[in-house]
Amino acid sequence: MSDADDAFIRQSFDLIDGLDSLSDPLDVQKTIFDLVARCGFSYFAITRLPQPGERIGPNLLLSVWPEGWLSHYDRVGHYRHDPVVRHCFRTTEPFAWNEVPHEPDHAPQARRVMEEAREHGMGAGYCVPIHDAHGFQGGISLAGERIEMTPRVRRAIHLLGLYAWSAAARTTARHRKPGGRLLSARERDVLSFAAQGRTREETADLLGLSVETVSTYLRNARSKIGTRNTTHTVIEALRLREIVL
Amino acid sequence: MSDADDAFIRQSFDLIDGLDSLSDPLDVQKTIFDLVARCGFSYFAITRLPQPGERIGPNLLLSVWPEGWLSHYDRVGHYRHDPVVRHCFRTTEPFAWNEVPHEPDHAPQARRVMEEAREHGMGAGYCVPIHDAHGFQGGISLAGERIEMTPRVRRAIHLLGLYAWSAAARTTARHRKPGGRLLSARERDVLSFAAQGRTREETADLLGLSVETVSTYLRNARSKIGTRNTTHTVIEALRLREIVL
DNA sequence: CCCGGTATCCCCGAAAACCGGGAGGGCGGC
DNA sequence: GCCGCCCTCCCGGTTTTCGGGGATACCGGG
Repeated sequence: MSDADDAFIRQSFDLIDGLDSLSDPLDVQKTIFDLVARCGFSYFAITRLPQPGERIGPNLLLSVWPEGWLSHYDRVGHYRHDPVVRHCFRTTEPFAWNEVPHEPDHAPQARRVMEEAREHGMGAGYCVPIHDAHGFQGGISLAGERIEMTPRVRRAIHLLGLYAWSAAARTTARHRKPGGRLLSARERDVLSFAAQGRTREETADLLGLSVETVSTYLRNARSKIGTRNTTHTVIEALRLREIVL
Repeated sequence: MSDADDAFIRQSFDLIDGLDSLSDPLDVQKTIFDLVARCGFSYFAITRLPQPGERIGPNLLLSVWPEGWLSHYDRVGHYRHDPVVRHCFRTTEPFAWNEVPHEPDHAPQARRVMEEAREHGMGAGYCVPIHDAHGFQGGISLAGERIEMTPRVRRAIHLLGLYAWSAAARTTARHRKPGGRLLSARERDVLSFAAQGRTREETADLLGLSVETVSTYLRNARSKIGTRNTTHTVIEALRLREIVL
């Protein structure tokens, strides 16, 4: 309830109001970093959730991050064990790194991730998970040697993070695939029916095609996505947003 | 940037700070309603997303909502066409009802929903969609005859909505199903492998079972969920949160 | 003008999944 | 102690899917 808190909250709201007008991702980055730096953070990053097997690097939307940490993180494969990432799957509320509950299963690797982060100057951090209609999508990470925030400031950063994500996604949108759908319309059609448990024959009837055509679409979809059977293809197509529901 | 805005923002943050200490859902309801009433809203509701075929009624966590509207809404089946609900699937940012883009497909029914809402005293509204690691979960709706909010107030309500959701979910948690899983552990195991494209034989090897056993689990899962084949079962099990990823 | 992608159809043999039975043992509740 | 559920295995027959070959046609870009 201090004046400092109020000032920070006001600045956060002003920043959010201003984000809409920015079109250069670097402007977004600078604007946000300038503000969070004021509460003790030395680093920050806005990142998408990488696909399994993918690295974090190409999924960073914006970042001011310790030299070398990222490549090390990817090389060692920390991502799979990072307790902060794992916690993002479980919570929508922002959290400080040291508040993440321990998972006995991953304890040794998890501890290693956090220790190595500390060695890179990130002894403490704060993370705002981002979720949308399709689930966990990414997050905003803030880190530094030591951090202290009042609950009110944490809330302001929560809100800031949500809008920062939108702004980062919007301003870096040009990097995304152009119209780039992997599957054709028909392939998506048959997969949608498959997801409803339809056989090829039913799908053929419903779409007015021959069973062979439906089979061809399923086969092509399999080979495009690189999946093993229809079930696998449907799941992956869903993850890739090629089909919905 | 007005004083009124600042006051509202401060009150919102105070309210959020106070939510943690409430344990009675009615306290949460009253606390929030008192605040939103001050910016012209006569009604508000916090609701889970109903499963397909389910009604909204039992999914309301908290609500101050026009008499009769809810039962009418359920009876007529407005839910399927409600453009506000549909928009929640597409956006994470809060929005005013009149900002929802038109969907040509649903135009007649969608218009009807909005007109009937207006007749029930809800000529305008504001909605905060709630998404978690599993996607769109529900939302906070605010409504009244007419509303006007500055961007800053909208942001404050955004944040308020997120924490109100947590508080509502927490305080009404006792209503939820006790441990109620539909599938057995083994059934979930085999479905998880199926989702990765494994054949029954591979799954059997991986789990150290016979193919017949795996088949039995798949069969039982099918009959429990009421699905038509493995693909369908996996998709439904995913929707029912029986399996993840 | 050719190439790549899409949309549509065809065939066939092999592999996998599905169906509807059984069956035995364990474990927890009423 | 019985009933219900879970875990595990088995069988025989039917349906569906998979894999790998085809084919024809359209359409748009380099």
